[in-house]
Amino acid sequence: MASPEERYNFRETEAKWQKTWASRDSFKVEEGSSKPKYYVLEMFPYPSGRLHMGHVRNYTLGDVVARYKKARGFNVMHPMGWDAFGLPAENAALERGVHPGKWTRQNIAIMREQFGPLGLSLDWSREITSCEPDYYKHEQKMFLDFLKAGLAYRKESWVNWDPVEHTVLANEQVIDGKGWRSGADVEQRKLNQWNLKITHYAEDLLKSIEGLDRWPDKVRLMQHNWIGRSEGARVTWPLVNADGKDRGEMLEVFTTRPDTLFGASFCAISAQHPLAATLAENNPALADFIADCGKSGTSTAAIETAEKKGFDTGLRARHPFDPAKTVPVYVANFVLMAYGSGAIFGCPGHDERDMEFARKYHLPVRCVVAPVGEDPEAFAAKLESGTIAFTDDGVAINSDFLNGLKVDAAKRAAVEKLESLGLGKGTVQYRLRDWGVSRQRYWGCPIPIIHCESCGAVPVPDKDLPVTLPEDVTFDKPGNPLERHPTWKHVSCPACAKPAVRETDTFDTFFESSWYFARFCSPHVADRPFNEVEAMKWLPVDQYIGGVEHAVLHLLYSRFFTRAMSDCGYLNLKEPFAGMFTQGMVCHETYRAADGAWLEPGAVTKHGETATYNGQPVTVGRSEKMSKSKKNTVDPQHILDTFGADAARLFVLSDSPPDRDLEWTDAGIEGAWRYLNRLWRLASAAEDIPGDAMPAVLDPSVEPVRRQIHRTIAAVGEDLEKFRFNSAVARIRELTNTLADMKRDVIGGNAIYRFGLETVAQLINPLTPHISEEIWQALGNGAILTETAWPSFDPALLEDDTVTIAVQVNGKLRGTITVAKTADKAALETAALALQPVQKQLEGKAPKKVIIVPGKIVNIVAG
RNA sequence: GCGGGUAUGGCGGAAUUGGUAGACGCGCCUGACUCAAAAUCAGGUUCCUCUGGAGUGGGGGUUCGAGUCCCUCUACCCGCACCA
Repeated sequence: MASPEERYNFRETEAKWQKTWASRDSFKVEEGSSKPKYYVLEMFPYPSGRLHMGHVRNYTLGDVVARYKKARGFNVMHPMGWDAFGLPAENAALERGVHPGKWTRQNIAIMREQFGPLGLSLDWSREITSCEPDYYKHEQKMFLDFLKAGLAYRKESWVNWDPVEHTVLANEQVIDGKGWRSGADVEQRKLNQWNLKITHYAEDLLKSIEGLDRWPDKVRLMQHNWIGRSEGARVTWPLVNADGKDRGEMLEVFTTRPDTLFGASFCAISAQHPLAATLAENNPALADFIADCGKSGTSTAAIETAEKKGFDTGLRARHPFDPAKTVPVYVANFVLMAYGSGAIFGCPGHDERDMEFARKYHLPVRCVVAPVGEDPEAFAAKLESGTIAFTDDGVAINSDFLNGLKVDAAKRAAVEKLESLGLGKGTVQYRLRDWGVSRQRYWGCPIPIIHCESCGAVPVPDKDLPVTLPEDVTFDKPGNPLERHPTWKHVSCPACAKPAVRETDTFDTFFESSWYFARFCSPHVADRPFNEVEAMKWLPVDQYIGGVEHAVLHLLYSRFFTRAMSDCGYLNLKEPFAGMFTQGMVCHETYRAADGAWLEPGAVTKHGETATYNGQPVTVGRSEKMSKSKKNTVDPQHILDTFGADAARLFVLSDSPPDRDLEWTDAGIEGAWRYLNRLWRLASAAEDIPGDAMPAVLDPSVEPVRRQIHRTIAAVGEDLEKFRFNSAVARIRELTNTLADMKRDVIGGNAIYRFGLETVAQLINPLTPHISEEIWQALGNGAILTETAWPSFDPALLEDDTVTIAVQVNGKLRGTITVAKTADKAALETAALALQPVQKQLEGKAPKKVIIVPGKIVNIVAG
């Protein structure tokens, strides 16, 4: 080993151990092992070609778990792959003329290289790449099975259409009603889209959240709200023409407040409701109104400020409980087609939106619920003349047979009545909608369908799978290149052999990530997506780790897929992820020049609180998530080159708890680097110490060190189990400090020092695997630390024989006493009262009361 | 608007079931070594009117005792967003 003066050579050491692990296949799953399994998975990355700090944090967290569980005797599976379909590849093609496939595969090669130096305990033999036919062919088959099982269907649905890019945009790609790339006004278009019936499992997906006890509460709540279950009723209103004659049609509305039906003063339908379209055919003003609604639609900010607008159709709806009464039917911009039946009844007295609408269009406001304990007439008078709806619980009034019932009872009674009249039915409505998976893109998995004029949408026969993407495509024009490919889409119908065309849409890229965790269990089987026995052996994932940005969509889609795959016979499982952890973002200060331009951290010179750039003052902004657009990124490559993987890993694990945001600082990474060097020096000093046998009796100065070592083993184990990596680092550093300060030239000194350093190496191994291997080896251990069992502790050595107890007077600390752990209450009281400051506080008077909690505290209540 | 979360030194953050607030680290200060610097080592570092007092976003409460429990207010962050 090197002399103490020499700094730790991370370059040599890290490369050496990475090579050693690779040559020994240290991280390959042990086939046929009798050990219990443990599946650790981090969300697989999109191969952007650039490793960023978010990756470093994500994969380091997973690696700590994987290495720790391995040491704890588990047969660990820790695989890696590439979420390789997606829009950036097409953007690269547009901007630089590179083929998306070539670009993606190059990026994968680059990123695989970048992952190497991090020293991750990955089983690369299981690597999967989602853009390759050997992966996506299975999801084509799966989709056809879903179709057979009624879990996939084709439907016309409204989408955000960018007329310049010729493509559908996701809601988040529409900014202020304009396409994020083109800046063109986004249109609402009706397109034929393939959908997956996630709503089929709405109830089960909701109920099962309860059982996901190793998921963050936050994520469970978000999924709960996203599914959005509400109980209510569907109510049918017979429609009446303007001339008063029955139209012979029914309008179905959904409501959660059937108890307020007697307060109805209008009905409203969505601009996209079929009835609206019918009526607009010979009503140009209505047609214009509907067109207007389509424009302002989607952007979130626009919705917030949008004014409620309605168009009176002239039709009227007959009240289900009172055939003599009719209310006007409006087309309204605030009614959503995608929720319920796309139509509502308005009760302004007890719904804020309805109130706003009623006041604008001078519709009557009728109070039908009054709070308990208030005078109904006075309350009604106030409500009916005001602008604030009453939405809380109360008692029904002005409501015929419902009068006197509280809201819940009135709801039940109203539903019962509706059902007996045949004009409604109690139902459960979910906010969750089916998942539209069609994308007008090239770089995605082709949807295996052929459209035939006589046979309709025909599944591609199994023998013709996979439908592979053609490589010879051009990106010189906007739109989907598959659409204009000269030959690819022209095929003959599998059913009738007439000329037909392929579906040119591809799957949403969330499709690939919805089942990859299962593919990892048997990544090389060719005839099926995965081997069921292997999948059932490894799933569910024991610990899944990723960003909170996927708290809803990806995790919900995966839960759906697992159920759908089970129903189609692929496996027998509901929940794919038993444990979930969402990590925080990696942040950095932001810098702007006088002209407002963002500046890179490297370009800025800091002077304490202030900073300059080329001598000009710089505005130091708050810390934000590292992003290219704000230029506040730090290149992991540079950090790895300068300080090595262990220092980078240690830093991202120190200080901040992993679920919180991490502030990247130069000082922080330097601190981690300093610690590793210090540890290295301490270990170098131990190298010359003979491996003394542990004496039976230790010097009194050394005995507490032994106990601290045992305590640290216990504490770090618990910290790692509970994702308190920052706390584990603190415990290990504490022990390191003790070892650096301890006396070694006493009985047992050398033995304990060695024991301490070996323990530190073992405990820190999951966090900084390279330096710990090196220290372990230097201390004369033959075996590879990565393949060595976690240290155990002696419970008898966790506590000292004496304990220091706080002594308070009136709840304020006045001193401490150190006593034997076995000391009784009387002894504690005597010792406490003997303290000088305590006597001073008491001023000679006897204490009024003394509270004694042995092992914890003595509190003296003075008179 | 609805739902959820957070608030502790100059900074990141620790604190079992209510029981010595500020572990560990960063930064800073002093000293040693050095021609000097870096690195390293030793010591210090919540604040103040300092034999004492105050202190965990503000105010109130429960308790012998509150960062921790209850009420209330404020600020910030996240999710959803006309879901009837």
